This record gives sequence, C-alpha cells and structure tokens, in this order.
Amino acid sequence: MAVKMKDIADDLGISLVTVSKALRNHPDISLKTRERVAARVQELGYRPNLAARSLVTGRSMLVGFVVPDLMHPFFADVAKGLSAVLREKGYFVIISSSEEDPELECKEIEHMMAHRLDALVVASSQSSAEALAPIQQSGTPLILLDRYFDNFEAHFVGSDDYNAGKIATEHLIEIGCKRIAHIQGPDTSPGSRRLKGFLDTMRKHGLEVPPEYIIKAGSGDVEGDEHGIQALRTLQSLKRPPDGIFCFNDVIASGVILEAVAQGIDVPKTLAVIGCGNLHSNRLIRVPLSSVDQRSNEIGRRAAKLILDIVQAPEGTKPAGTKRVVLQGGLVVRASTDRGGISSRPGKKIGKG
Amino acid sequence: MAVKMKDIADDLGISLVTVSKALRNHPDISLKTRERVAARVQELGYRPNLAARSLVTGRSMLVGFVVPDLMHPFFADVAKGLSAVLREKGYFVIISSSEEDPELECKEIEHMMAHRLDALVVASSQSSAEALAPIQQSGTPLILLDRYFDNFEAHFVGSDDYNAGKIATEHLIEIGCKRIAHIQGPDTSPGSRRLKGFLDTMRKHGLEVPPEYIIKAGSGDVEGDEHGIQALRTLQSLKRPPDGIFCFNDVIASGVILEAVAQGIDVPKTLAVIGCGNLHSNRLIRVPLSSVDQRSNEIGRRAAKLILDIVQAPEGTKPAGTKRVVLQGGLVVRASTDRGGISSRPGKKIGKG
DNA sequence: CCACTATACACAATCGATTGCCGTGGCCGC
DNA sequence: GCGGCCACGGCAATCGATTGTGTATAGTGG
Repeated sequence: MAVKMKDIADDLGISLVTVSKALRNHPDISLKTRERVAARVQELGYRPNLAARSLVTGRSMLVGFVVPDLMHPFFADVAKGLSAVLREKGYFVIISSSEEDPELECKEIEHMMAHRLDALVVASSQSSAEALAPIQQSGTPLILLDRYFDNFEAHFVGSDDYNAGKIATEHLIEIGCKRIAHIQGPDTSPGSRRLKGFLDTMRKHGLEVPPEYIIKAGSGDVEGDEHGIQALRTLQSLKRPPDGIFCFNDVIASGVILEAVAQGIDVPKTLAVIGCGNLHSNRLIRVPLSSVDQRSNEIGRRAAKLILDIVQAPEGTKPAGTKRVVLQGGLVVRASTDRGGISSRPGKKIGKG
Repeated sequence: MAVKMKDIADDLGISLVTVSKALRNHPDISLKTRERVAARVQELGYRPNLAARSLVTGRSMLVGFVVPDLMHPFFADVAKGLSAVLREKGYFVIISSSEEDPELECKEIEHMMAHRLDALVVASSQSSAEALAPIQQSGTPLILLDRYFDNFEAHFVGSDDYNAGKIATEHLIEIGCKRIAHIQGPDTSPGSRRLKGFLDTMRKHGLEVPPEYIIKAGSGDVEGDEHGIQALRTLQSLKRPPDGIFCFNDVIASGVILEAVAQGIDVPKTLAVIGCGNLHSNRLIRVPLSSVDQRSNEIGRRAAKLILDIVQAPEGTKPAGTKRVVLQGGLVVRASTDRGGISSRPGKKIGKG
C-alpha cells in the first residue's frame, strides 16, 4: 500500500540499501545520489516506517507518560513541557491518564511497555514501587515525576514539596494566622512532604495543630474542588474553626474559597487560604488565590532533558546512578492571603522561582 | 536483552510459532500447551514487541491526536475521553500540542505518520485542508475534531457550534440584553459558526449589531483570558458599551469577567456574560459563568468509537463515505447571566445536553 | 603502466514477531 | 487392519527497514 524504500530504489535503479543510507546522510553515499533520492522521496510521498526501524535499531522513539489525571492543569502542563522538548529530538510521548487508579495504572504501564518505550515517565498512583521495579530492571529508563517512593532508587523530577509546605505555612503565620488547618491531597509523596513542611513550620513557631485541623480529603471520583468544599464544611463545624488553611493544591483551595464565599466568610480577613501549584486560573476565581508556584512546565522540560541525557549517553556510560532534579517554587501572593501587610504585593512572586 | 518468544519456546522445547499462537489463543494450540506457555511468560516476564507485530500485521495500535493546546481544558478532556475508549481495545494515543501554529502542526503530523498510525484525529490550526489531504489519500483514517473545513470531505466529530451561538444569544436576549457584543476566537470553523449563530439570532430578533461589537480577539501567545481582558477594555471604551457579551469560549469569558469586576461593572445587571464550553472552573470564578455545554469528554469518546468502527470494519467495507457526528450542548445558567428571571435556575442545565 | 587506495554502492543477515500451509500421531469406523 | 479425519504443532516466507562486510569503479603515485 504505502510507498517503501524498495519502491524508491527500483524507481531509481539503485539498491534499497543506498536509499536507506542516503536518507540518513551516510557518508557512503554521494551528494548526487542523495539528491536524486530526496527528490523521488518527495514525489512519491515516502514516509519511513518507524516500526521497521525500531525493530532493528531497538529504539522506538516513544516515551510513555503516566499521569493520575490529564485534566489537572499541573499534569497537562507537565505533558506539554515534556512533549515540547522531546519532539525536537524526534520523540513522541504517549500519555495515559490513570484516574488515580493503581490497578488501571499497572495495566496501562504493562501495555505501554509492549511498545518498547525508550523511557517511561510516571507520576504514580501506587502506594509502593512494587509494580515499578520490574520496569526498571527491564532496562527501560524509568523517571518518577512529582511523586517518588522511599526505598526505591530511581530518577526523579519534581518540586521541593517540603519547602513548599514551609513557604506556605510561614506566609500564613506572617500575616497573622494562629489556627492553621491543612487539607491533604492524595496519599503520595508530595502529600506527605507538604504536610511535614507544614507541621515542622508550625512547631518551629510554637503553634499548635490539633488533629481535627488535618483534613484527609476524600479521594473518590469527585472533582478536587468538591473535596475543598467538603473539607471546609467539616472545619467550620468545629468549635474553633481555623483562621488559615493551607491546601494541598489549588484545585482544593478553589473549592474552599467557593464554599467560604457561599458561607459568607470573609477571605482573607476571617480566613486566609493558600494552595500549591500556582495554576493559571488562580487569578480568575472568586477570591484570587495565593499559592506556591510549582513550575509545572519546567518539570516536564527537565524530565525530557534527563531522558535525552540518558538515551544519548555513549554505550558504556550507563550505570551513572540515579539523578534527582528538585525544583524550588516561589510564593505568589494574591487576595486570598492579602491582609495589607508587608509581604503582600498582590500577584507578585516572592523568592526564587 | 529483553525476553522474546524464542526464549520461551527454547525454554519449553517447543517452536516459536507455537508460543505465538498460544499467546493469541489460536485454536491450533491445546489448552495444556497454552497454560505451559502462559506460565513461562509470567516467570520470564515476557512482553510482546509491538514494533515487530506491527510490521507484519500492518497495524500499529497507535492513534495520533493533534490539538491546538493541551492545556485548554476542552482539549484535555477530549483527549481523556478519546484515550479512555481506545485503550480498552488496546490502542494508545500519541498527542501533539501544536500551539495553534500551522507550520508546527504540519511537521508534527508528518512525523506522527511515520509511526504508521491506525488513525489520526486532528483539531487543526490550519486555515485550509491542504496539508491534510495527503494524509487522507495515504489511507490512514482521518478524523477532524471540533474544527472542519469547507470543501473537504472527512469524518468529523464536534459540537453544533451554530446552535451554540444561537442558544447563547437567545438567552442573553431573553434576560433583557439589547446591545450584545461578541468576542471571537481563533479563525476556525467553530469561530465562524458561533458568530453566524449569533448574528442570525440577533437579526431574527430585530437587534442591531454594530461592527465595533464584533471583537477579533488577538491570537498571539498570551493566554486566552488575557484576550478577554483586552476585548472588554475595547468594548468599554465605546460610546455605547454593550449590555451583554457572548464570548467564543469560557476562557475568554473568564477574562471578561475578571476585567469587568476590576472596573466595578455589575455582572450580570449592567453587563451579562456568557461563554461556551461549560468548563468545570466556570463555577469557581469571580462571577460564576453561564455557558453552553460542549460535552468535551463525549466528543473524545465519539471520535474513539468512530475510529473503532472504521478500523474494525471488515476488509471490503471501507468506502462507506464520511461520517459527521455533531453533538448538541445545553445552556447552563450561572450568576453571570442570572437576572432573576424565569430562565434562571443557577447552575441548572437547560435543554438536552 | 601497475599496484594501491578511496569512493560509491550492493549483498546478505538480522530485528521479533505473524500466517498460510504442511506434517505427524492417534483414534475412529468399516 | 487400512484409509482418513482431527487435533496439535512446526516450517518457511514475510513485514520494512539497518548494518557490517564485500566489490567494482575511479583516481593517484612511483
């Protein structure tokens, strides 16, 4: 059906091999021949067959990317950054949205591997790295993104979540919050790191965190902002509701703000809210949302560069250990924490990032 | 390096062919043998090599999806729906975000085709179908999504944009708007269809649309909401600013609302705003945004089903003409057009959808 | 003018599967 | 007891490229 090398070769009265080499600028082939080949390729509309090439080269030019939810702006932006860098080198990214379902994720990864990926990037919904270990042993470069596992050596690209928790918490304290609550995200490394950053910072400032101030957001199939709404209702039903909330991410924080406005709570005066991720939509919502930037696009780009470093490394240079790329985000203050104090330059980024 | 069929075969003392057939449940192979094979496959961690399989079967199990912007929730959601349905049948989707750049889009499509896609889904940024024609002729099923071209026969899945424009406009008229403006999106079929739906409806109701009420949103590299902000500034600088705006999409509308609030304009009393797409974030923004639903996820799923119909069709049944799947969305009223009238049940969907 | 070396191209094996066709053994009926 | 059918499995060709090793032609020096 489709035009293949043999067709070009026959048409030109030369060997298939010559065509192959001509197309890849092999020095064996003279300029004149190369030009003749190129011309015919244009005319006949020849397209290389990557499946055939993969078979012999062992490289598929495909990178897998497993995300918990492609609709989440963070992961969509990571995907964009990842693709943008990789495509310049001829790679494509195949994406799978696991919907935070560990089982589905496993199946998808298994299936992806059949395409002989040149690398696999995973923002995993697993609770352990058990399912990932076989991948790594198979020789396919594995890159954990955003979420990592203890006791599992692997490349990692993500943000400094502990520090993000610290930055957010210190900001809330600085603007005068005393009773600060935290709404947790999914049970993954960013979740526990941000929580730890929060708790350590509170302790350091001598502030108490009663257990009921730590809300485990339900992890069903409702949208993230719904979690925020529910969480705020729970918090407001307490004898002493918090005067500040650090939310795991901006989607949850958006829900909190929505519900706060609905309840007639003054944000930020009565209740200050900060999230994490610095989504573009933060400035559009009911009360523009302060956040810690997460540099999503850059995370994707860094992951791509890491992959390129690995696959382009000379043959013997492989066992160089694993690499960790940890990006620092900066504080972005908007109305949701703007009480008119010193550190409140609305919409202005503070710190590196 | 990796385990292959030959390894399993040698290990079991049977032929490679037997292994191949056993794995695909070929009737030639006895249950006992099949089980022995399955067991070894597990033990040795065998994974089929799809590149090799593609070479002989001619099917890559890969579907390409070209979007203008993966960060736009509409396309991200379409991608999710598309992937979800296709993955059940063993297909993967490779996504390319063209950033509304026709040239980049062409390059990406060309490159994608090298993977011998089983189908290509395109939400094109091209102004004509010129670049797409060769694809179609190559025999790869081509599906236009969301955006189509005149004088170009191809499968299409998308929403009824003319009707969306009509629904939105009629709603604005119904709540009492007299001077209605429209902010255009990119210069593609949905843009012109929604505009036409708007203009026809205005005419039908005897309402005038001065040319300065049709704003061509710039299509640079700024975010969509920025267009909305700029557009509203332009409109407000007119002698007679509009009392209602129908925006091409919700992202632009979000910008309009942001700017309106900043200018102290009362939405919806002084200015009613409606968008298109019914993004999840619509209820979170400054003034919750009315919209015409676009059923993004369903569009993706329908595209997937169409692909499956095509690729699973019996050999001879191919030339069945092109198919058009046009989904109807419904009106969703929120605060941005809620003037307390009859048709204003906040957040409630009206009509089919 | 011959041997020698680049230059330019071709042969054949290979990558890891699939597929149509053929071969073997056992069991049946007549 | 023999032909024949069925169930099970193997042979060999094939898919469309890449790659190391040959081999003819052309150009060069002594």
